[in-house]
Parts: sequence; C-alpha cells; structure tokens
Amino acid sequence: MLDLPDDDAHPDFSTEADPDRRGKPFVASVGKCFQVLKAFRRGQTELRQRDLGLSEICKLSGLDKSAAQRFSETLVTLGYLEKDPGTRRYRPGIALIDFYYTFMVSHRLAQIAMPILIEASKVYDTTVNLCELEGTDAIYTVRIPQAKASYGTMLAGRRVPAFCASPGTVILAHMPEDEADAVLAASDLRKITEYTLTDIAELKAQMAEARRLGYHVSDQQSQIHNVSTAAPVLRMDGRAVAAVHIPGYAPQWNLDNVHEKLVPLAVETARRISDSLTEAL
Amino acid sequence: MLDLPDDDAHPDFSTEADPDRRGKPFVASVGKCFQVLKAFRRGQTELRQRDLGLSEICKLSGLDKSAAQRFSETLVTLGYLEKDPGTRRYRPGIALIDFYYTFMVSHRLAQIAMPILIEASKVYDTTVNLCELEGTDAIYTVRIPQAKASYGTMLAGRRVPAFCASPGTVILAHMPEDEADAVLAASDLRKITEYTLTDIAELKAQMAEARRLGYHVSDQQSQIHNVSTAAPVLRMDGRAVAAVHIPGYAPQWNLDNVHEKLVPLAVETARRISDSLTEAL
DNA sequence: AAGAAAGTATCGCATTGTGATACATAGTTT
DNA sequence: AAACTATGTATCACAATGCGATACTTTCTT
Repeated sequence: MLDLPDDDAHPDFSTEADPDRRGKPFVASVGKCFQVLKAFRRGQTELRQRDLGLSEICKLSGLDKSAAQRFSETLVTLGYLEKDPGTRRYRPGIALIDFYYTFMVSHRLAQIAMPILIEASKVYDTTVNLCELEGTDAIYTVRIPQAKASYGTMLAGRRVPAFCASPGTVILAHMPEDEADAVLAASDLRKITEYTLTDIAELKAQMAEARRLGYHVSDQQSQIHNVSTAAPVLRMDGRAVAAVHIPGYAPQWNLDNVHEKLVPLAVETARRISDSLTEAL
Repeated sequence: MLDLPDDDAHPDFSTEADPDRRGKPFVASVGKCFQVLKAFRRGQTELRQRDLGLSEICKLSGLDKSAAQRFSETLVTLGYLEKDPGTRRYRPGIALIDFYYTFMVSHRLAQIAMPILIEASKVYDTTVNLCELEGTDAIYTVRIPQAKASYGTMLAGRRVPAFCASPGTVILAHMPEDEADAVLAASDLRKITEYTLTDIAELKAQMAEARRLGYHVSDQQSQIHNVSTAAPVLRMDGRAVAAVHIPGYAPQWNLDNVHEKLVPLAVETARRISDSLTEAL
C-alpha cells in the first residue's frame, strides 16, 4: 500500500549520506528526535530566533505536526528542550550541555592542549582556539577567549567550512591528498566574504603552500577585518589531527604584525601540543 | 568483576520523576537513546574509561543487549558516537558538541556575562565561572580558564551538587525559601570531602548568612585545597538566576586573601552582570 | 465577531522496534 | 592448539508502539 512517499526535502532521517552503514540497525525515532534538536540550530541561523513554535519546528525539521509535537514533548520531558508556558514555544534546554562535557572529558587531545593554549593566549592577550575537522567543517573544540570578540565566535562548537578558514586549510594540507580532495569535493564552495577563494586549483595551491610553510594565514577569507593564523597539530606520522588557530582583529592586527608575532606563536603552540601528543602515546 | 547490575536503578526511561508530564506524548526509543549517551558519562566517573564496549553500555544504561546494540549503532550512524573498528568499542562523537553550541548561542545570560567574566579573570589571573542551578546540581555554563587547574574542572558542563558548593549555596540563598527547601530535600546529602556540611539546619544557616552577606565562601567543602567564592547574579525581582564563582587554590589562595581580594571581585562581577541583565530586558 | 493560524488531543491501523535466540568472533585458560 | 568464556553481531516472528489523519481548542489577526 506504499505509494513511495519519498519527499525530496527531508527524504530520510537516517543519515546524511550512507557511506557503508547499510544494514546496520537503525531506530528512526531517534533520528527524528535529533532532527528536532538540529532545527534549533537552523532556527538560530536562518530565522535568527531562539524560541521555536511547533509549526516552525515542523518546517525546519521536515517532520509533520504530529511527529514534531511528539518529539518536542519527549525532549521536554527529558530536559533537553524547555517550553515556555506563556508562549508555548520551545527552546534548547540546559541539559544539552551535558553532552559537551561527556565528549570533552574523554577528549585526550583537548586535555593535552588546554594548558598549552591557555599559556599561548597570555602572550599577546589574544583568543586562542583548537580546531578539528569533521566532514567538510572545521569545528572549534577548545576556545580560550581573551579579547572582546562577538559572542558567537567565542563559543566552542562553532562550525566553519573547512575550505575557507585557515584551520581547515592547514588541516587539509597535512592530510593524505586524496582525502583532502574528497573533502573539497564534498564542500559547498560558496563565497563567505568577497575574499573567499572558491576555485579548487587556487585552494589546492594554497594548501600546498601551507604544507610547505607549516602554517597558513587567511586574510579575510571567512570573516572581514580578521586576519587569522593557523598551524597544524601533527600526529607522529605527520598527519594533522587539529589546528591551533589565532584570530587577529583589525585594527590591532594586520598582515604584517600577524606574520611577525601571531604566526610564530601559533606554530610554536601547535608544535608543543604535537610533542605532548606523541609523549602521551 | 561486577555482579548483577543494579536493575532497580533504571526502572523507567521516560523521566527521572514525572512531575506533571503525565499524558504528554512520549517516545520511548528517544529516552533509551539518551540512556545510552548518559552511560558514557557514568562510564567516565564510575569506570574511569572513555570507550565502552556493548556489554558495558548494557550495564550502565540498563538496556538489554539487543537494545543497546540498536541504539549504539543508530547513534554511530548519526555521528554522536564513534566506533573503534579495532576494539569494537564506542566513544562519544564530536558531533555532540553541536548541542552545546545550540544551547549557548541562544543563552542570553551567558552572552551578557561572557565579556564581564573575561575582564574579571584578568584581575588576578584566575579562573572565573558562571554557574546555574539545574535540579539539585549547579552546572558550570561559562568558564574562563586561567590558572592551571585540573582538566575536568576547566570544562563547561561540569555538575556539582548544589548544597555543598558555593555557587549552589548562593543561588539557593537568593531563592524563595520553599523552593530552596525542595532542592535540599531532593539532594543526596553525602559528604564529598571531610569538610562537607550535610546537616539541613547547618546548611540553612549557611544560606541565611550568604543571603545576608551577598556572597559565600566555601572552605574545602566540595574540593580540598580549594577555597571558592561565589556571588549571586540577581534578576530585578531579587531572585538569583546564576552565580559568579571564583575558585582559589592553595597555596596561592587562603581564607584571608580570598576574602580580601576574590570576594570583592566576585561580588562586583556578579553585580555588573545583574545590572546588564536588567538593562537588556 | 469572524477568520486564520497555531497548538493540543484522539484513536484505529500497520509499521517499527522488540528481544529471545542463534551465530560469530575475540580473548583466556588448559 | 583446542576448549572455553565473554563479548559482539545477525536473524526474525510478534505485537506493542509510534504513526499521522482528523477533529478539537486556544490564541492572535482582521
């Protein structure tokens, strides 16, 4: 009695693109509940609002009204969403923070890097970040905030397209080339600022230079008035597992003094983390 | 060798204690999947290990083998768990960090507090935290790490029983008394260190003093060699919504210089956040 | 007051998750 | 190495559970 209801918009809640997980057991309800949670992130970027009503959740998650209601209420019961009794709108609940802790506590790299990053942040009183690759994004996992930056750029968990941010460039550069190519191929190469490079050949040249130099400086490619530096954290075999990232905001920082001061700091910090890594294993 | 997992500990996956959510739609599978994720937090504290095998997940989550497998694999497919192909053990996945970001981006209090906390951390080069109450726990939501502390105490998302930590004391003190009593009643009053107070009357006296003074100093009640200070962030109506917390570690900090320096800093920082709060609304 | 839109509740059906069982593989012990 | 144990993986018939169309209620707009 199935009339093949493969709606194109949100065809499948199982996974973005099944690599080789076919046949693995999968509970659809779980996938849907995370669609609801993800809806809030989309709501923040697309609708610029924190609280979502049920029908907004429907649109953003691709679920029908009944399902949206069922999962939203389930998540409220579990504490991962809160519901405003007045407006009847939902918002992310504080319990979500638990999973960050769960992940971070067990994250050896972050544990090793943290004290080194803190020290580095004091040298020029700058923000210092640790960045890791996930899919086509670079995710900030540890951030030591120092200067006044915008709130969103001080939070761990922020994602930036790998191809257009210095941490991404530097990680991709220190990876097997075929894997890096695959990431670029899967990336949505669109300009973020007017300085963003989107040509594969140019990007690859940039990566080659980053590999040669051992660092990369991005001049307003992902954010204007921001010259950011990144250096790779390397495993023993030379593969990058992360990047140390130091943003330099205008007017205090420009291409010249970034090269003179922040680049050596980033490189040195990344090297220290790499060294501690190999010792720890 | 563990014998017979405490079956009674996981009677129901719906909710810890149904307050008035009876009749609300609830999807059991979703509850179970979060049981699996929570298992990893328990695994960290109880087993002191990051990676969990399937049978460990069974014990820690209270699910049977089939269910544990189904949900674990589902979470791997979704990216919230990773599976080591060699050991066949599971570990928290980096995608978990997304939910922290989702929560924090929309968290007005944190947004307002962040720059103020950063400034405060520079005064004596100390860690400065923002703490909020959830249930019977105080949760650290924003942490500005400075000094070398242990890794676990630098991470946002850490939970501490409210009754025995200065941020908890100070928040409970600036709350309607019946609500505070309810929290104490629900708390598991057990000693964390030899200095932990566990007598309700003593705790209430301590809260009364915190209310009178507008701050609280905890002397090794939740951690030895740690004299920590907390001051309440107050809403217009006088109710505490959070606490500014500044830990002081021996030997640098002792009761005397904490009172002289950190207490005024915490109080002033909390006041500034409170002021900004009222302005923002 | 009428209308629209958003949120909530209901309920029979069949899809989906369930979990006992059996099989396969890794890790120990003899 | 074989025998044994523990742990991980696959299978499958059953029915409980989630599904979603529908109807009802409330809130906001016109």
